[in-house]
Amino acid sequence: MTYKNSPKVQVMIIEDDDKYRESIQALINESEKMECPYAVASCEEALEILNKDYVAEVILLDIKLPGISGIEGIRKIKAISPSTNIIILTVFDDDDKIFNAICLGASGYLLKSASIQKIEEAVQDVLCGGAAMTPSIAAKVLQMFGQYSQPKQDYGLTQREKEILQLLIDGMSKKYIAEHLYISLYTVDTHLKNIYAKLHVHSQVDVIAKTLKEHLL
Amino acid sequence: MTYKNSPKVQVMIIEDDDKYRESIQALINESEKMECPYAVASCEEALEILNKDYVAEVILLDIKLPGISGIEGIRKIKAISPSTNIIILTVFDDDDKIFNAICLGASGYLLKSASIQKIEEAVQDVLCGGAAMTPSIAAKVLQMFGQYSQPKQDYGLTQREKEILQLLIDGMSKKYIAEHLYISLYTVDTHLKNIYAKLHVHSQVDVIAKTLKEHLL
DNA sequence: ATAAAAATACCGTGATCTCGGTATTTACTC
DNA sequence: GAGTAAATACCGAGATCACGGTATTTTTAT
Repeated sequence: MTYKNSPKVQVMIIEDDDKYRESIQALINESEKMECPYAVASCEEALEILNKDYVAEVILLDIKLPGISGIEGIRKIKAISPSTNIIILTVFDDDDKIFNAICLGASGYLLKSASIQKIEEAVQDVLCGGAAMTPSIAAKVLQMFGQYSQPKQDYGLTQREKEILQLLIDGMSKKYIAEHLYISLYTVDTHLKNIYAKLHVHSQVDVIAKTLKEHLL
Repeated sequence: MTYKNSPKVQVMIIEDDDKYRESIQALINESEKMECPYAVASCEEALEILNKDYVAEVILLDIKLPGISGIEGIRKIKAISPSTNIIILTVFDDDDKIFNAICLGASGYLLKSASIQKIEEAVQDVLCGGAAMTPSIAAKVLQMFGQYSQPKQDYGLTQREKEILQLLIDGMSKKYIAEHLYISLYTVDTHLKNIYAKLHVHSQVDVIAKTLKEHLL
């Protein structure tokens, strides 16, 4: 594997639309900071190049590709070149795709309508360890985030009750909880009964499920 | 409540640093698109103004404030003016604060070092329903996101086993599951035993906890 | 066609849990 | 000083669970 012998940032493009690909490549090569020697139409071609001696610092990746999909491509690219930063390019802002891409370790998500300035900015950002997102994507991500941490309802659990609940979730039986807290099994039992009443449940299983589903702790 | 009688976007600033506040206000008032008639040093003052007849479209909010904190401020502002978009300004990129702010419905998160261009951009973005984040913040958010949806390990559960697991999580006892699936209680028992073996647990509580913690379904 | 995997069913024992009680001590509030 | 909330402790009956077996039928894959 040869190392970077150019002062410019090595950018690779994977995009099946010939026109768009070539146009972006040309624009990048006009930049003083970036360089794009390889612009290919499929993940297969890209993987071949990466398996040789080329090290891409940033890859602009179309999410909708023939053959290996963009999503699958992220996985494979990361496998052979973990340090490469991947920025997703797409015309769609499909929720599921965004979600998957993010989970697989993409560092950015731009709409194809983004200007070359925005792309250049995004490349710089990800090289500095940041992430690049168009505002509409960012809003979607935040929305998913907020949904996850819903307004936690207050069931009026006392400190001790929360403590016992936590130990229960950590996998302890009532018996072990009693030993762990140096109190009687009967006391744990009483606390648990009170917890049941407050959460309106009738078994440990229900308590665990409710607590974890509603992020009560 | 009077309505907007200026073509410019109404921006309010809440920031206790006099110098920074006045400087940003001046810069905003130089803009052709934005206008900032009120720039205050505390949430208390801001709430008073919002309770009168002023409608802010965007509020730039310092997260670290004397009196009502920025986080608490978001809640109160949203309460009396839900349509107002809030952009957090801060020198710190504190993880917890970001998380809380996002959950409370802030639409943006900028570092105070951001240029007036970035701020103007951010204001435009949130007015279009987008979200604005500096790349470092975006990276943190994505990181939290990825952490949450970790690579789900495959324990080799069969279809039937997953089905039973789901019912268990939904709060059914073994008895009810048997009735619901028209199979014997003994069969449910057998399936559950196999699930225990595959997940390396020894009780329903453990199964529920592991399943929900690792998002196995 | 045959082997493997999945789904089904049964039993008994000992452990654990649920829930109805009751009751005492401590700590905080009005 | 009285009242309340919280934490502690005890008991017993009936329900449920865990888990060691064993075994048959159905489905899937080679």
